[in-house]
Amino acid sequence: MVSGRIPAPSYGRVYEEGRSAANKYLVMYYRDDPLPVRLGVVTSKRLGKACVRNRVRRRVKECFRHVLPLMEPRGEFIFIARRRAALCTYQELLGAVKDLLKRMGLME
RNA sequence: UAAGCAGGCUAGGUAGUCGCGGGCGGUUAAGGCCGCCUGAGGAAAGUCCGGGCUCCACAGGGCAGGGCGCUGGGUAACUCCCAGCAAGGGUAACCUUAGGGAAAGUGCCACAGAAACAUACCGCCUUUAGUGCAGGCUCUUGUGCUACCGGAGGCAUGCCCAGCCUCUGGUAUUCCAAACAAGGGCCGGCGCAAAGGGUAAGGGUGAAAAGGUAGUGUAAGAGACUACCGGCAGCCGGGUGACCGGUUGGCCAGGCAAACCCCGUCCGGAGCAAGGCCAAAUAGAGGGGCGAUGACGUUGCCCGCAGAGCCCCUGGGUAUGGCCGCUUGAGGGAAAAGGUAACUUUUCUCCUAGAUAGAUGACUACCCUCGACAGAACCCGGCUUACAGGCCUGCUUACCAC
RNA sequence: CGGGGAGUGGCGCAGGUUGGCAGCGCGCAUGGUUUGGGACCAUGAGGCCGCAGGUUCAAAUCCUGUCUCCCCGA
Repeated sequence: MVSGRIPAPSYGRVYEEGRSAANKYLVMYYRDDPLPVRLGVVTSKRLGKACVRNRVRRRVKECFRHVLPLMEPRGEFIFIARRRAALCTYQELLGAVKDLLKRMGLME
């Protein structure tokens, strides 16, 4: 149940081997493997200052934590926040995460 | 009450649920699990200064370079803070100021203007010789007066003569005065152009023009002189001092040093990826260059110091290894004392993040003014910048009431 | 953490040293040339020199603060 983090060298592997989906708030990469769930959140400098980037990353992690019981707990997930994610509310962000997971077929 | 000035505080709250970092305790063979406590800011930001701390065979000298610049204090230190001085602004409370030196030197001051720091364009005055104009005085000559002899023209008409009128020539003729004309001399005046000298009042230009204003004075003028004001220097008095007040003297001095510079003063270098310990890997190998004639290092350079390794390339191993540094510190709060204050001293009391891809978010309920700027990364002191709203204190001005 | 550089017409740049005119090339507009287009020729528009404050008579230039971007080293 507890989601670990993805170590920095694995990011390139996820980008190359995983599948991706995107909407206007987030870009998601997913790589399937039998290991437990690991999560990475990318909040680039384009989003804003440190405070804004921290808030976006925490919200994405919270969203992921909420949807985790609804799906198969394995694989590596990377969420990249787009610029619009810095301005939206938590509810919009939660909808965006669910939308991406449904489109990837990982969640009902 | 309104407008304003100065300073300070705060940074949504309460309750519950889930989740995260750290510490402690319990439990488990271990992974882990459970409980309790604790968990971002006034700016954590920008990285602009100053320190602590760590390392550099030690920290020394000289040059270069850089910072600072009214005075006195505070501080570990500062470009910071406090108190004051001066200048400028504001009715005032109060605010702003990189505020040493321009008689050490160099440089710049566009355009305009005669001239931008030392001269003289116009102007004013004067001298010299010249020239022009009008005038005064004087001298000479002539005319003017009379007589005679002529000439020309007109009246004037066909011609001539006479007469008269006008103009004019010659001869003779005394004096004086007036008048007129011409010429010469002298005198002063006015003007013109030239040369020499005096002057810096005035004019115009400019951001800025030789202390300002008024008067005396003078050939014209001028601090040449006088009064007041401003600046400078000396002396006296006050103040630790910047400076202030008084008095005397003589007018010599444009601005820019956030232009070079001079003077005074300060600065060794690097930075927690500092630095130290441990572990793993066959972990070191090959080639080239420099080096006891001193490499590398110590500061950019030189001296001095120190001392045997150092640099580059090739192809590899391990790895985004672990631990310490890492949070108790120039620390916060209260009281007393000293000080105008910044601040200092003493006593009591409190412990309050230490992450390492980097911990704080979400939901529910209620309340209100509906919540800004924004996230620690070795640590402090400052500065600067960003910031919704709310609260408090003191003061100024205006109005009203007493 | 430390160091360096750049912001000037739409684009790329000079001018900054020694303060006084804001310029160059391409592009744009208009006219000419051509049957038409391109090229060429002529004319013109377009700038508060990133922002704010200061020094100075005067600031793109000097000083201070600030914002944005880029690069380098560990």
